[in-house]
Amino acid sequence: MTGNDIPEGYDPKAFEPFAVTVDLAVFTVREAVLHVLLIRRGQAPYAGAWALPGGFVLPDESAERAALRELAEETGLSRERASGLHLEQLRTYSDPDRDPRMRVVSVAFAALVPDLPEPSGGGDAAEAQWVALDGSLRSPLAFDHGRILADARRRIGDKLEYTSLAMGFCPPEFTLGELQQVYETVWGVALDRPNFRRKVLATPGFVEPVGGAAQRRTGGRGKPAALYRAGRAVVLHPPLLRPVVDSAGDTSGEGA
Amino acid sequence: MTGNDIPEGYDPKAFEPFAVTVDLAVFTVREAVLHVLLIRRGQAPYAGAWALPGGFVLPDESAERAALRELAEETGLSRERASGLHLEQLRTYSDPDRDPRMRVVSVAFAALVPDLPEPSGGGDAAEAQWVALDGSLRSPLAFDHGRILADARRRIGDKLEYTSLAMGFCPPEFTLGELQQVYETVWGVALDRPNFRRKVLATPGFVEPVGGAAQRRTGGRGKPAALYRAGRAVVLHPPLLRPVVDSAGDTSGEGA
DNA sequence: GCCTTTATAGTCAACCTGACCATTGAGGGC
DNA sequence: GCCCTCAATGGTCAGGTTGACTATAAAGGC
Repeated sequence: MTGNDIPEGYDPKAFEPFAVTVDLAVFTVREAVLHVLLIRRGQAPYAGAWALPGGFVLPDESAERAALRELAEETGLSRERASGLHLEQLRTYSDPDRDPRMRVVSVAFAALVPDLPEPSGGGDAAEAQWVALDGSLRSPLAFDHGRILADARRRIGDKLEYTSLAMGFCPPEFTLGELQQVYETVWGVALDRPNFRRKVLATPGFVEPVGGAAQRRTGGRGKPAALYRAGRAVVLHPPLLRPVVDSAGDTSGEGA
Repeated sequence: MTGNDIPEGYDPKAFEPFAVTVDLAVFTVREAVLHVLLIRRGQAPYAGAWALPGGFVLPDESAERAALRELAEETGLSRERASGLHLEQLRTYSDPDRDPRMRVVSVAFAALVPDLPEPSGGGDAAEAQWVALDGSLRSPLAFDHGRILADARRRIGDKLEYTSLAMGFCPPEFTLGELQQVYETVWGVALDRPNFRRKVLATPGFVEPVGGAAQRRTGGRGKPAALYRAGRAVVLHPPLLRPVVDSAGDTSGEGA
């Protein structure tokens, strides 16, 4: 804030008090399908509908801290483990009537987790479930969560192009095949394997080969693949652009 | 929000009421220098310091609407004219102690305006001034506005690469030289003119030549330049990447 | 062993980029 | 009017990158 609209130490009557919450779009890639963590609502409004996990921002925490807390709760991970995950603010949703009960402003976050062995939450948040985003989800989400989810998904897809975000879906050590799988899943396109490999290896700081003689073979069927770790680069120069979808005769781009 | 933390229609004791404000980073390019609209604070805290314009979100409006209202007030433009400007949400700042007086959560926006003939506001917000971002601004901004401004500036620079954002700084009809000036000013680098021209004209939907026989000559010294209008494209494919700064031996990227 | 599968190496043409050089068409000075 | 300067515009060219493809290597299944 700043406004010179309100003179001294804020007259409490001069503004409406809002409830501030965080909503999380937590993604993972599982068996080549993008999944998001959703909870089934128990009570009205939108009883029975899927919703994004979230909760109130507490008096002494920032939205980022609240999001991290919720992420740990919802995934069943410890605070330390959760803080290693990729978590970024998406945007804030503030339509006056987005919640029928009262005025709620929500700061939305997007989070990426590797495919965890554990189903999801182990204790409190037993409601949380991974839901596949392959078109099988028919019912609309509660509140404006459908829009938030769509925005989050678009953002993730965009950021794969020019950041090392994709490795947020991967375990600490991974093969280039796994990394490529992430790109193909999120973008919904097939990529040429030799070209993907060349591009990734040619981008400085993107990945670095794991030392030792560690190769992966156990489960895999084909030739064992070399393991890589995330490099130091956060932004990719040059970016790894997704193939042009070229949706028939429309030379323009889409929404901002 | 969504949390199943709070049972029925929200117990008012269960959450802290926050004040919600918007803060605006309004940019323009003036004489090849990036400028931002700032106000001088009259009262404590931070009396005498520069601050971003902004104000409270009113009970019946969204943050976007509040930002548009403030933008119109601060620039002295009508609501209609202001709504033609580029205005986008940046992110939300919510540190518990970002405002010493009380808990204020602020949704920050970035706005772009062409170089207006009018100095800035004509009526109420006579305090607002365009301040050059050429390093001459010494004193730190009030609150966390210095950080907001830095974030906004970085975002603008980044989005110039892959969107048609730059034209938000240009009048409805402009020359390619003017457009290039925007890029050079925001990025702080010199670009090769023929190459810039080739790239812009080769990107579908970026710009379209203005009809008629309108050319610009009056003020200019050299050969008159052709006029262009913004094309339909919002995102650029492929992007117009800025030259690699290559800050000595650091192959990695910088912060997210 | 032979087949299937996946990783990895390499090739080649089309395209794009950055660095330049050349020409055009105004205005200014005299 | 003549020459000079300035900025716009039109080309060229080598090097790098991309996309499409072919070939080889190294596992596991049978």
